[in-house]
Amino acid sequence: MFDWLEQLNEEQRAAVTHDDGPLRILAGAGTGKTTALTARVAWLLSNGTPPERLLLLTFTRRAARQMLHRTGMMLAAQQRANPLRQAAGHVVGGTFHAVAHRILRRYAEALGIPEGFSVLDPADAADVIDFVREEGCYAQTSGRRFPRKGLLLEIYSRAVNTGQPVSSVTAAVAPWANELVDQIIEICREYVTSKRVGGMLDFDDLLLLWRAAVLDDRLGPRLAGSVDHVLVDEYQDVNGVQVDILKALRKSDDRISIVGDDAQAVYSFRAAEPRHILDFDQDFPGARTIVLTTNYRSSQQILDVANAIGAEAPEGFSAVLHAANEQSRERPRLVRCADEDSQASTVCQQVLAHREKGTALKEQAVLVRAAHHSHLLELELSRCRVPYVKYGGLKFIEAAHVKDMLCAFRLVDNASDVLAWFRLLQLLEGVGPTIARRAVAALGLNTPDGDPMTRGQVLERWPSAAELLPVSARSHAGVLVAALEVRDGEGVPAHAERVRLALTPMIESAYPDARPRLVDLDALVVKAAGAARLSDVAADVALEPPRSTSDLAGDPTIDEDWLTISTVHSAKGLEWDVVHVLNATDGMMPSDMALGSPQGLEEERRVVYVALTRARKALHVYVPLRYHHRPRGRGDSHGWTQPSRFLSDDVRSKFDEATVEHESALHTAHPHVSDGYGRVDTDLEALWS
DNA sequence: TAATGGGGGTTTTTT
DNA sequence: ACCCCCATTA
Repeated sequence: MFDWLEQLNEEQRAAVTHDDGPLRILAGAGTGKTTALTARVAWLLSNGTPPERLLLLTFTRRAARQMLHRTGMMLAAQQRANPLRQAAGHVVGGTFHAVAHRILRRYAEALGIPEGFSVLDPADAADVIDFVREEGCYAQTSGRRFPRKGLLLEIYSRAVNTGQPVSSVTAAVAPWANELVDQIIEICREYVTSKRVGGMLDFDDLLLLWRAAVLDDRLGPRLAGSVDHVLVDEYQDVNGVQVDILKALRKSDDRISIVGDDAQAVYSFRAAEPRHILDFDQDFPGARTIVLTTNYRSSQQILDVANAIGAEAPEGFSAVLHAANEQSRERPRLVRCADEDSQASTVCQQVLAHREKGTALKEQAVLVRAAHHSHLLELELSRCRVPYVKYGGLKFIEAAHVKDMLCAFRLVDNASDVLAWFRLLQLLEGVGPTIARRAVAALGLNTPDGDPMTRGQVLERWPSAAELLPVSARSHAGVLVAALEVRDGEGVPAHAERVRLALTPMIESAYPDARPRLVDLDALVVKAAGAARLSDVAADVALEPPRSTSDLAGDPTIDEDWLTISTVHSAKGLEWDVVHVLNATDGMMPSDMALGSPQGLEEERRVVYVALTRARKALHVYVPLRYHHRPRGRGDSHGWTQPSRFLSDDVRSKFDEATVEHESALHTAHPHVSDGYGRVDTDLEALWS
């Protein structure tokens, strides 16, 4: 027996050493779900499964990396006693989308997809929809409020992922647009055509085409046959398309292991359905289910809070969590603050206090429902010189110049990419939407059969497109187009550098603050060093957006200590000694955006549950009692908040409660304390002198 | 036709 | 606070 196997409990060991056939591990928060799946990978490897015949699907790349790292450690420990040659690093793994992308690149030809296809991130996809929307003049002719690109994409994507018709999705998501459903459907159709013609795939296409590939009579068996075991993490967050893929992959070989927890399903907005984990034994007949209930993460006091919140769900949560750890002396704290300013300074002080008591910043996290909820705290942390890294905002790829560069990369492999042309041409001085549109039309990307054109065909027409541009713009454009051409014997990094050089003057003239932007272009050239082709760089950045700007520039502060700020969604699967949960008020947590339906409210409850169960030793929940309508506005327009509806009397009884008085006399903590005369006196005092 | 400035509507979570 | 749309100006 291996050491690491000895350290598992009975259920975990049963799960890890389960022999063949479908396996479902239902694992509550902190019950060693990752440990079990990791150990199972190690177990399979040590039993002789070649690493490349394992397919490990995780929710984030971060989780995949963590899992492979831990697997590697287990195998290394075992190798000391009994040398084996496997390396965990070769396990095929990643998110569904990333794996789909890899497969589609490899089998593009067999699937009839252009080999240099572009991957559209959601913002790109929305831009393509907008292009279609503008072209058809829908907004003008309808004469009324018309859904905008973001909403149109949401409707399209939901329909695709749930298999529901656009009409019912529209009725559910945007009932006010019900009468426009015919136009919406038309836009969806044209969107699909545009993508086809331009050789562009959006995130949904990656899954749809992977599904098509595994369902294909010729390709399917080949794909399925190359995998011995499929392992899936966070199964409560899969959607119907993903389940289809798994079923097709395991049609004639039922070795699949999944882990998940329906109490932590928080991705219904992405068409995930917790029903799939409950129906696993129907989708994969003969499945064995193992339930992990012992929590190794949190103190019982913290679990009491989480259990109390779960108990109030209409149907309850299936698992009640029990702590295996010895009790911490600290009860969870519910801290009422005067307002968000006060909350920010209190959190900052608490973080520092814990640090003084010996909990490094890296062992602490601040969790928020929405990325912008941490804004004031970030200011305060900067003021107090507390370093932090924020996860959950998608800043970097949204930066315009980054998209510009990625579009150029895409054009190198896919000259038909309409969106990339449209975007890059508008960087030129004197070129706006109209001219760009005409020039793109002159490239004649629309072929009769609807397939993308080759680079040669497109570039042949470039001169006629260039004629439509203002004379002053032609030289920059010409340089860029020349840089797109592939030279024999030139490596990908050198080509990336050539593209950067061509793009630099365009960026300089298009953006007033060009200098810091050019640094990011360098970072993208560096990223190109390891890529097989330039469009892969664009796809990688889209599929795995750097969570923070520091991500892309490597990690210079690796030895330093920093605090984590994260959305609850991005914090899933992670844990810290000390967790601070911000804005536990009605409207923020639960988000009032979600209150339209009972299911929405229940999902919010699970979000809170996920947040609370991230904490190992100490948990602080903050409730600002009032908030400013306009952030930082001197106008002092504010409203009173309600504490989150999840903080019932029963839940509150598990907390130590505290109220923080604000240090400033301008912000009184309690509604009934009024010091009107005092203020008037102070104000007047100034006049008497 | 492109660039620019003001006003109105919207405002979650992520692959 | 931000994005989008529109009217105005160059």
